[in-house]
Amino acid sequence: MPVWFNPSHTIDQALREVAALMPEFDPEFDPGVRPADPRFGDFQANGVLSFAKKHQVNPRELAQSLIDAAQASNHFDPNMVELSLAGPGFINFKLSTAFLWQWQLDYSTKADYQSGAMQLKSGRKVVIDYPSANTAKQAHIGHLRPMVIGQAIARILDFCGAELVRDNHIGDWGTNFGTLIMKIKRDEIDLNALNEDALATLDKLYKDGSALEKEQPDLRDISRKELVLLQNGDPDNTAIWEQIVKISKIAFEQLFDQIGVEVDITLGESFYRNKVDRIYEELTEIGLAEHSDGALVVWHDEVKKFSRENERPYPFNIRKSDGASNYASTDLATVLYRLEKFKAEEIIYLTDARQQDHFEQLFLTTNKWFKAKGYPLPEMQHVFWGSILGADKKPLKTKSGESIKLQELLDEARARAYEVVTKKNPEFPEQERKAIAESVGIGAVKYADLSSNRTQDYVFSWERLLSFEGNTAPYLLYAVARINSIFRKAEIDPSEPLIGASPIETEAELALARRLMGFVTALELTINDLRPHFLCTYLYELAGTYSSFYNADKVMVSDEAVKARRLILCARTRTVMQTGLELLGITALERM
RNA sequence: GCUCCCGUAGUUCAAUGGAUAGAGCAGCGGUUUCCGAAGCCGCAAAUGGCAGUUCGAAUCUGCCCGGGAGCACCA
Repeated sequence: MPVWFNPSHTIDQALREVAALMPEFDPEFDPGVRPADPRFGDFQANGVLSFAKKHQVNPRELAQSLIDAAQASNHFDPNMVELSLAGPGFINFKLSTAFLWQWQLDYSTKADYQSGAMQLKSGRKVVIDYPSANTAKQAHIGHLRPMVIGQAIARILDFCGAELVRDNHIGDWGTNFGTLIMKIKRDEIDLNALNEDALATLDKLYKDGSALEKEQPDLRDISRKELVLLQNGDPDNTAIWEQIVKISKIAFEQLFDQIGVEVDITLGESFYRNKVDRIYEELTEIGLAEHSDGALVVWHDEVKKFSRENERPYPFNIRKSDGASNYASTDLATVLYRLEKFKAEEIIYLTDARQQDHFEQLFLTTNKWFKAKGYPLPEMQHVFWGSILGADKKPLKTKSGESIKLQELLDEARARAYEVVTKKNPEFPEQERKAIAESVGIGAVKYADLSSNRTQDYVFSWERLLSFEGNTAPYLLYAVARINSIFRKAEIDPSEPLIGASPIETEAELALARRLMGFVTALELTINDLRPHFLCTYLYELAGTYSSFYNADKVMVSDEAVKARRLILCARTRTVMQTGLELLGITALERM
């Protein structure tokens, strides 16, 4: 009989079943199972404490009776798990060595690990809205986090069984096109004549156009008219717009390839241009939308900050007073499309923290609207993040105060990593050093972005993120490279099964075996909060536990049975590390 | 005026309301005839302040202090 893949879940289920048969408990009882401090055991159940408090009974006595009933049931094999009472009423679960070892034997491949993870999001229809960059603007460092965080979240959701649609909801229909078209016409720019710097040129044209509008406010009216012309299907403006979008897409796809951003569909705001009328109609029909200063808006007076009673009223503006659609109109149309087209049960938006008000208004509006129309309401989540700061704790900029171009950042990462690799391993072929620099450099930038809690700002430091010490990509990659080195020297394929192993027994072996079991818990934490740093922390701890094991217990010993069991632990560590890194979008290396 | 994010060791980051708040760097001290020392082991060092909720608070609530951000016709 195989051992439990996810002991935390199994213990939780078993305790619920046991408690269901006991008069002391009721269906409200939540066992509260979670990984425990290793000093006390592998898992602990805290739920008895709050339950006992609520029902005015002695928590220790209640916990003891649950332990007794659990042990009397057939759920807990005493050879596999030991239950004990501790403190004010904790129940500790200590897995036996037999369990830990059997687990390593039963679950060995990526597919095995995934089969356990699939329960987490099985079949759930999820639309993830990322990276959703704007058109006609060069990508800068601000575009890094949506790409990196979004890509990791998407891969993890996919791994955990979600039916995922990665929707690149590009901003290709906004007010900036009015300015851009005005400037392009004014300067008589031929977009077809632009070369590979096309996007940089567009970027500059927009900036210059905006500056011009500030100097000559009457140009703003021209820009506005150009936008309305575009939105009404004017052929000239449409042709210009198509060129701009094309140039932008080509440039962004180059970045996506480098960063590992995967996209299933690209439906920009323009896609919804014919779908916004229905939004205006439905929201007006149900009495949600009303006119205000010529615009069509939705008020959420029950939320204080959006109330019209405020000194500065803050409605959700869904149609501008000139009749044009905006961010809100297209986002509302997009929600409806995702529901009707993809049957979305969950929608995840990735944008920076400054847009929280917009999404709060969007979610409130959708909630009321779908309720009134009887549409099923998808779960909607806004994943946001803090800024990337420089050493001075201010948003990272170039020395001259410009925002750092994303391409330049990536190139610098490669160059710095190449320098390190060449210094450490000058004998490696040039091509391999380049490949290593690619993985280490880009991986380090991504990992720096993923490894800290996304809602906080983080300080960007080349020195730290490329360091081989601490919670960095190079440290993790190094751990994998060392494992590969062992298999290379032993001339053993790490993916082949190993036979003749004796059961683990040393402290370092047991610690590593325990750590390996934590992968699914790390994925679960990551998915619950959509915070990839939980997975990063786990992989860092796994690499550390492996390094301790590596130092304490030599793998290539003469005792074949001991060697085999240690090689098994190495192979498992390698698989989990590689799988985890892949989910984060980092490529593990054979050597580095 | 109405809000949001954040405040943990000298520093950069962890801690799904749970037991003695964990790491990296920097500092100090060990460790290599042995699989990659880019490693490992150890020492020292922190929850902005005051109340409250709770059996239990870095975590939840309120107020205060400090940093950053937002407040309709940009996205």
